[in-house]
Amino acid sequence: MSGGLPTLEDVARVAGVSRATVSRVINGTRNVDRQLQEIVRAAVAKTGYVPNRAARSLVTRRTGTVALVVSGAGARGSTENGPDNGTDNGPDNGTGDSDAGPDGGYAGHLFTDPFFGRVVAGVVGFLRTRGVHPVLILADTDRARSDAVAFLRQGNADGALLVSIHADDPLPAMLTAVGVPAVLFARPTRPLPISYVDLAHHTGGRLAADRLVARGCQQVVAIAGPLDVPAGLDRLTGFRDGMARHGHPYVPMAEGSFTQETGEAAMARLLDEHPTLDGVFAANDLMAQGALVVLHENGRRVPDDVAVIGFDDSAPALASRPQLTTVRQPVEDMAAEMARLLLARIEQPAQRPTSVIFEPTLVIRGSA
Amino acid sequence: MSGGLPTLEDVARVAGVSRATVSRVINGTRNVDRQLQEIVRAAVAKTGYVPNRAARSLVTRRTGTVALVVSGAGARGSTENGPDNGTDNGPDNGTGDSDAGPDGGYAGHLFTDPFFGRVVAGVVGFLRTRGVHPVLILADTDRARSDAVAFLRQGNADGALLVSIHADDPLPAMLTAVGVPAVLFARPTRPLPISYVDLAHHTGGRLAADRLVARGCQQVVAIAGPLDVPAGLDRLTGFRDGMARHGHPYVPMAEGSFTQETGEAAMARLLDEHPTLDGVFAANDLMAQGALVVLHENGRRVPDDVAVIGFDDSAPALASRPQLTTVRQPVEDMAAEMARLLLARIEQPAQRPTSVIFEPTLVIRGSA
DNA sequence: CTGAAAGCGCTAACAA
DNA sequence: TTGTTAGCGCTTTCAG
Repeated sequence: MSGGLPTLEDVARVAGVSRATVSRVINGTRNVDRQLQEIVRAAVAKTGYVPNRAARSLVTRRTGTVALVVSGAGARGSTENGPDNGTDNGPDNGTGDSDAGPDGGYAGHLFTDPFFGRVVAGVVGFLRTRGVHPVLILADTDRARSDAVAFLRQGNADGALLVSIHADDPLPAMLTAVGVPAVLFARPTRPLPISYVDLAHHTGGRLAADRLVARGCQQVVAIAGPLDVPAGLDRLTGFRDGMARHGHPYVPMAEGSFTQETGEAAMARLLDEHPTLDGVFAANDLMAQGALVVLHENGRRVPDDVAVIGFDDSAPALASRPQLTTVRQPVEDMAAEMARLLLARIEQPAQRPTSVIFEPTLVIRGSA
Repeated sequence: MSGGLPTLEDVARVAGVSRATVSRVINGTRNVDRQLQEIVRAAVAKTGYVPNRAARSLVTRRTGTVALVVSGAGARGSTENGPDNGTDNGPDNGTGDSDAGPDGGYAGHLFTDPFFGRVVAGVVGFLRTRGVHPVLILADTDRARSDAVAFLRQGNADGALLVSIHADDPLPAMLTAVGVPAVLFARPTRPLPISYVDLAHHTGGRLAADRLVARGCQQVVAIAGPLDVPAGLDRLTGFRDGMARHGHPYVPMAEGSFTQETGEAAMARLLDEHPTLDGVFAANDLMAQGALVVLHENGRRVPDDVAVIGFDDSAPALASRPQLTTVRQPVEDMAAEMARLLLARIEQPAQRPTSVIFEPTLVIRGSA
């Protein structure tokens, strides 16, 4: 205890045994005399010993942490408006030095996206019971991406949970190339020998179509997400397939980028082009929320005049009035499963990649 | 390169120098012949060498990561409604095993709080330029808290950024007790020799009062946050002081818990008790959003009939209609400063604790 | 300016 | 069952 923390050696001395025995007690505890175990534990308590993880990692080649990598820039499943846009009246910002990195805007407000919070909740919820901790990495530039790879290769984490933000993320390929265990949230754009979890987006779109038709909507429109990301495209095609199946081959569409703002713009345009519309499917809740606002401003009542269905079932779905009928994506469960897959893979690196596809469900509230 | 990664030894051999020289080049690079530097760098590139962090940490006693600890259970500055409440119609949840730990509900949806996202953004934004990564730790139970302390003591991270969620969090004291460098977001409830960043909440309340009075409001009410947390109390007293200073000694109040739901309830009650009210101050944006909903349902126009001011300037402020006039808390800047203080403290553990108080600003939008 | 050598604290054969 | 002994890969005196 002279300056530094007690070491195995110290504990061994106090307990009157060898380092190896103490080590055995602290870890597996297999094949150690009951009596000695007690003695060792007492010595551990007395000395206040905690194992030094660096030393342990050095020999076990395990860190007990995984990287949670948010990769790619721009929007994804949903991205809220940053809180510091539209600051019409900002005297002065206090004393803080706004050291926010190259993009200036504090990581593009990616982290305030409700989707991100749900992923974190799911990941942390699962990992904590395993004594594993996630280290957060933002890989939104080429530089950041290779830093992330280096980070993993240095053995700072045993594997990576990857949430890709945009269409062609090179990171999954980079990771598999260097043999880092990794699992993706959402299928990779290009086929890759890598595990992932995903949602049956197509089915989700169909659920929305079924609901709108069941309500008797005659003229429905769609506010799509970015069509270059699978989630955006699949939700739309699923919806269109569903409508077609019910005898509505044509569904007018406006593309948004998963933000409330673009949802508003899309709604305004659709309303202008199709004044008699009576049903709207938005590819995520944020855009649905935007649609609600515009509909309200135009004197349309929801759901009486126009029925609205969102996607995700995230916070905005409950914050809206009326609350959103929406296609639920069980993000927390998916994230937990992603973590489970990663831990399994770290345990058995040789095993083949796995994919787990979750089924969406329709959550009926007030808007449809 | 046989199975494992190349080591310093490998690089040294390729470069024809000693390990020590390679080490010098890779680190400080001081006092090494230019020529040799080149040679070594070439060897590094050729071998694809990356330093093993465990080995390095073992001797330097540094990890290059810090813990971002979210401590305490329940609500804080703001907590959105969980996305999976009110699921009226949930067929089945897919294939995932909902392994969410003891609380079942995936960490109490703490992570979907917009406040949390902003803290993360600020922290990551600052740390990334320093090559430091945050590891996320949820310390919402006594067990989790001592695990967190153990984690830090094991040398898994060089220090801790602590965001306390409720009033009497024992973690700050635990951390200082074992000598782990730490910085808090928000002043500790009990005086402690520990650094922190905070907002001048009182001033923020005053700004709101000034605005409401300037608009000519005659009967204002307050929707307070939990009064047992400093932020909740200070915002209210600041507001009341401000009103008193303008000749309004009495301000009716209803207490909420920083959620939209409690904001709605509080607004309903205040409206009932004071039908002629014409101004509302809510201690955060989420509650203000709730107030807006109730006001609207009761046929009051905002801001014509009733002016509403929120607090935080987080995402909901922009999502609301009208958008919220609100007291801005520069969370990202504050979080970045928190990270800066921590790094400084890690560098110089002997230095005295510091506190940095940020000034709030009024952001004027549509609601007041 | 460079190399040799001594550990950092731990785990894991290998003996006993 | 327990102890002894090598290292894991790196930094860092200390000589040269």
